[in-house]
Amino acid sequence: MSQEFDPSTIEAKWQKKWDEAKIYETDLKKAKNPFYSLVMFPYPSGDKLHVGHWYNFAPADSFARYMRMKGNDVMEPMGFDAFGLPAENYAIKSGIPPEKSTSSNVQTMVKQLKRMGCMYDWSKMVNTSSPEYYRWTQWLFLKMYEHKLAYKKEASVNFCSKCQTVLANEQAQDGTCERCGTEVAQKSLAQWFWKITDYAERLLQGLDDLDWPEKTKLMQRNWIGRSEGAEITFDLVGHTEKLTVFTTRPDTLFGATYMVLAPEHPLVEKITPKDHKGVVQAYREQVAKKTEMERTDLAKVKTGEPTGAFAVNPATGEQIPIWIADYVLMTYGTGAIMAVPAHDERDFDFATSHQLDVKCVVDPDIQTPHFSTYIYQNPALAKTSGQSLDKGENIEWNTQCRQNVLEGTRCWTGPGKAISSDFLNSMGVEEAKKRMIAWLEDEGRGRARTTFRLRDWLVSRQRYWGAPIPIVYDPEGNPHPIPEKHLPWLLPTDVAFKPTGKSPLTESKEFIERTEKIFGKGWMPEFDTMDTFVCSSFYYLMYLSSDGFGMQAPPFSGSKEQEKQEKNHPIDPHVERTWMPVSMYIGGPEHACMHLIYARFVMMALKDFGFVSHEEPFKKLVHQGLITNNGAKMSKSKGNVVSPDSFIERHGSDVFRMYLMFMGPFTEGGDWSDTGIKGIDRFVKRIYALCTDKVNKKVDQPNVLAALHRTIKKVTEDIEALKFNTAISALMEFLNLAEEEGGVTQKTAQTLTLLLAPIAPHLAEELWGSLKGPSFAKATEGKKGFVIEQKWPSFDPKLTKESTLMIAIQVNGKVRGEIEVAADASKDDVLLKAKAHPNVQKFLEGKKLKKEIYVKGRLVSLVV
RNA sequence: GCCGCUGUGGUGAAAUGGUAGACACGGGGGACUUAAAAUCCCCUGCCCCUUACCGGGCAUGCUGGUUCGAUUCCAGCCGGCGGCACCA
Repeated sequence: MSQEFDPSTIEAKWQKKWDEAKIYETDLKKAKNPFYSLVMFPYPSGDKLHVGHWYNFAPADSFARYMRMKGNDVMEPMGFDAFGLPAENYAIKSGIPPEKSTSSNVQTMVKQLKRMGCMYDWSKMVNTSSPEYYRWTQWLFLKMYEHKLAYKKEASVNFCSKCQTVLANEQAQDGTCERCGTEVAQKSLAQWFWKITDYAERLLQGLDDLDWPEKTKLMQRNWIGRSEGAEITFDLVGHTEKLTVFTTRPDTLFGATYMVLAPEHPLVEKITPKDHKGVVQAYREQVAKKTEMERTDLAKVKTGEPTGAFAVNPATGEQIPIWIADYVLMTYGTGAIMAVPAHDERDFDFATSHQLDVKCVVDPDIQTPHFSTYIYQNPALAKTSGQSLDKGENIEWNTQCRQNVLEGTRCWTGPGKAISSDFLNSMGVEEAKKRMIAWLEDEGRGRARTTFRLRDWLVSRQRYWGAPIPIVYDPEGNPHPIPEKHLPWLLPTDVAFKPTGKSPLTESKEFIERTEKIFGKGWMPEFDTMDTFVCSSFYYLMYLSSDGFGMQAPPFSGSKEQEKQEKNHPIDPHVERTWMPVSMYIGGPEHACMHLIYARFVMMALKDFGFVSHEEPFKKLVHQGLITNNGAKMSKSKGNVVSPDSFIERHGSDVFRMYLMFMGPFTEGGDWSDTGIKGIDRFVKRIYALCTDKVNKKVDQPNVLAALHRTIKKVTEDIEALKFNTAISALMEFLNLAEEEGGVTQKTAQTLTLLLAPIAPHLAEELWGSLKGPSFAKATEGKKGFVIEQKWPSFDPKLTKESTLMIAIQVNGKVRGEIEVAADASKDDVLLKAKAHPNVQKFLEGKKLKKEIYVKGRLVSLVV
């Protein structure tokens, strides 16, 4: 009877049987309790699957298996985010076309993924680089264009000279290229943008109802960066043009003592008088040469130059100088500010280093200690009471204020009342803001306005390996959308992969000939391709589109009209209503402000276009932890990528995935180490032995039965909370007990097998096969034979309780003894017994008992 | 600088107001074996008392607070990780 447990033959055997029985293929149209389990799809890299993938995918699969046993119709798809830079870079190096290397990587990874034994429904696999898929990426672009959410504009973009491509802000975050680390330069190009900013408010509001990690929601909120304030228009001295600024503190308008334009601001040219042109031009050139790094360095002294022009403060009527400085960004607000140095730290720094006026218009609250200190140490301010100070006093004042800053006290924020501000005087900040906005509106000099930090999504890429943008240009250069009947607008193949700084598609003769053939002589295609984040912004819908979408053509069905409809509508409305939003989405936190925001935007847009019924794509989101190696993120360049393959070969998929889950909490990750995998290996062998050789009991002892029910309870609760590590340790504890008892009943072994099914599917299937017995097999012939098709065991709360309990006894907070009592013993009995404990008596002797506490089933606490 | 998370044995960790260190790795000792591997049994936070038993003290980054009782709650500080970073 006793057999060697050999994972590789057992796992291969069941994978084959599962595959043949198609038990993991989901009929989307018949589902009653849909549960859509999704993991962020991988990039088909030449590095193949690494332990990080397993760490993400295996627990996701375990949870999905549990949900299926709980009676849900589970769909767990898998696919590939296949467009992107690495394949193209590899092509540049090796000359092997990206579609070749990608397809071979996909093949390898599919093989590896199948070896994991997850519930993937391979009939629904997608590959974003296949024409069947990118046809819809292009379709999405056309819909965006049709609804005026796609537009083209000349823009200064991040350009990496090494990769020869434009980068999104998110891909050039530290002023260096995300991929190669080269410093990012600025370059002006005509680019396609998607108007995600139109959805800023909805993207922000929608977060409130999502079951996502708070941390991720916070990151998105900050990324969207909503702020309320006002737009104020200033007249210019000697010019008809006006200067509009955005401020969150319109209440401080009386304290605006100068203005600042971003160096790139278009008005600079117009307003700078001749005698300042030289200096201004030199400054602008100097700024243009700076890298993003240098420009955003907070430690540096803020630089700037006066333009020589003046604006009129609409509140005071005073003429105030206009400066240019690179601490003002062209990309936020209006690219210009009114500077209120008394109440803004940055303006204060600038005013200090350029000897500009500081005028206090919010009286700091004297009740606040650090403000009062400041006030009394500055007789100059007390004396002038908010009046603009003359230069000599100003510097002294600034020095003192600077000192306050260094000591961590501030003089420009905090509660206070408006002073020296005419009609605002004595109002609080919030009241004064409202009053000032009302005044500006009455005067026609401004209005309330909300701005966002979120920028429009730059989707153009000057790369080869992406979905071509479905746009053609007439001989005059005007853009036209490519009619849907020409989709997929195929990516040409007659292209060499030498970076030239131009889009690689410009080299394709076929591409240009095709365009002229269809649209006419002199017509040119758009040579840019789309950002890969476009491909991944809707893939969760593509899994739901007609069976086999992506890898195979959609099946022919229904009337010609119907077929036409289906072809032009990627998502079956019924299926979408049933299956969206995704029930559980698992992936890394690094996508918080990229993929996870783009996908939400695209879903919202598709809803507005009428193609889907839901606004949010992912109802529940969980981030798995990061697995590092020697403390560093695994990457090919560091050469510290750990491959799971040798572990799978030696221990099998079950042991490896269980080991990853046992390492620690799923959301925390940790540093990779294989010490300890042995422990799981032993566990698997022991549980196999128990459930094959030691099913020798007729009845369960009460303590075993109680332990079993406690184990069911614990494993159920832990899996629901994604605490796989403690679920496994609960199973180990039960195993230890069962071995001590010398064996188990068939029923107990079956229950144990069911509990094991989500986390060690092959082992559980093998045990289930041997345990269910001949009569069971007959009853279930042809259906419900696999362990995954069984019902998840339930527990009896009455049975989880032991008949006797161990109660700890504390005297003054320290444990002095332990007694055994019946579970239903009364408080008085327990206290009496506790006080009689010899060691406890030692500590009670000669002392007065002040208080006695009994925590039921736990402990007795005596205070003397 | 701001925001968020985090700190427990030799190691991965458990316990989220109730006996700190479950479960596992590693280590030590023993059994089996010609031997090794595998397997099984015992011990394993630190210190003290004791021949042994029975005991006692200290311990969850640091300093305080709340509580009969704090790894858990509160305040301040220190270290690690992540995000944002001139957003007016």
